[in-house]
Amino acid sequence: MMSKAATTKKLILNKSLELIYKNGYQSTSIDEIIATTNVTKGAFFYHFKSKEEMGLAIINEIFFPTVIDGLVHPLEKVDNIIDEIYKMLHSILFDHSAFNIAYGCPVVNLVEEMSPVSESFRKALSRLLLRVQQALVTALETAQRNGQIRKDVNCKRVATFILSGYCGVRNMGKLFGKESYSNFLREIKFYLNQLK
Amino acid sequence: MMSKAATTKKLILNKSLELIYKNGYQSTSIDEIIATTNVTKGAFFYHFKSKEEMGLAIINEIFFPTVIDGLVHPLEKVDNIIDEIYKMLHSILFDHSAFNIAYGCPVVNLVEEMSPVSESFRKALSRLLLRVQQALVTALETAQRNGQIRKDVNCKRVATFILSGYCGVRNMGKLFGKESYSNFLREIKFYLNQLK
DNA sequence: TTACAAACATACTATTTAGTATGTTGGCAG
DNA sequence: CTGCCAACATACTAAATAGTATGTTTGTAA
Repeated sequence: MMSKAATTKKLILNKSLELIYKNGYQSTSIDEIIATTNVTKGAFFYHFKSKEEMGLAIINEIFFPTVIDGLVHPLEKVDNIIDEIYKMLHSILFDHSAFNIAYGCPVVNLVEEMSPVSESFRKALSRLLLRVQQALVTALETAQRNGQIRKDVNCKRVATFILSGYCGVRNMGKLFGKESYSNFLREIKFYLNQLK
Repeated sequence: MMSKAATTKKLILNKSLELIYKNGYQSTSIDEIIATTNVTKGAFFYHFKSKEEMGLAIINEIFFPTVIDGLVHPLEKVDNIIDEIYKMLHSILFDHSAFNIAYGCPVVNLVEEMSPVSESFRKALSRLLLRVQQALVTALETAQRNGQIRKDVNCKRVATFILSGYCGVRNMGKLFGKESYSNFLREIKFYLNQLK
């Protein structure tokens, strides 16, 4: 059972994330957050000493666990990595109901918006993305040792490439919708199969 | 020779773009723009009836010509498309001195930030990106007719994939710097060569 | 030259912003 | 029970914000 205070904090974080997902971090005001949560300003600033602290809490307390559970762990024990990466991309692009194509991916959005203007955000987000990249690299290297991937493949480069594609297609989707996603998926599948 | 008024307008647009590139559109205030340009508020609102109109003018009067001249036209008459696309990506990522890795690409940034929150921006930006995509598709199709690309390649999908990769690596670069760019370039080269 | 509109300048406003100061309440250790 | 502090609530502030109202200047057509 979660304490009342912890519940309030979670409520603030979740609603804030929702608003930030739709409007961006800098355009989401604390007044708007407290209005939609029915939490008072006093409560907000009791839990977070500043807006920035709240933003960083979203990264560390929501993004991190979600990404670790949803991407990093699933990549750890899998026998057919190539197929699994494709499936994961497909599933994250199409199946996740929390996502809205028009709004893209909350993590990617925050990288875009905040990493150039705040070193704290950049560091927190780069830790997160590094974690995902590392998980991909490790998985690919294992597959390489098992002979599922050619020996001359540079796993780190492949990981960067996959991540880039994912970030980018979230952007394209904002303009052109689902079609971007399926086009991307078809080509990444082709690319991934060439690694075998 | 440009009229004085046209010069002022250009000055506003160029400086605004600079500020938006660094801080984002919504976080760039008109007060900041007129401070750094030494243009008065009266002049600003004489040339643009609102901040949004100025933002759209950046897309239509700066992005469009730049992209048409720098990407669309170069793609029109070229004999080795695969190599040319790679060279263009390399050059746009590494050679262009107006770009700063930490800030990404101004067009991509604006897509990320504004297309979810403003239909006018979304439309203007989607026209722009569609133009680039179409140029890629046409070039690829020509190459396909000339036998430089396999017949079973879906040119539109490839174009989407390349664009996605570009958008995405601009994002990755914000976190990890140049290394993302070179990693991306190596893999896209591999991908492109598989189309032959 | 002079009229007059285009091109700018200045001063203002209503709202929104993050953050603060100063309260009040509710639960539970002693 | 009671004192005390975590957990909230309310009222405020100074700065920033997009935009407006009302000017003045400047080029140029007649």
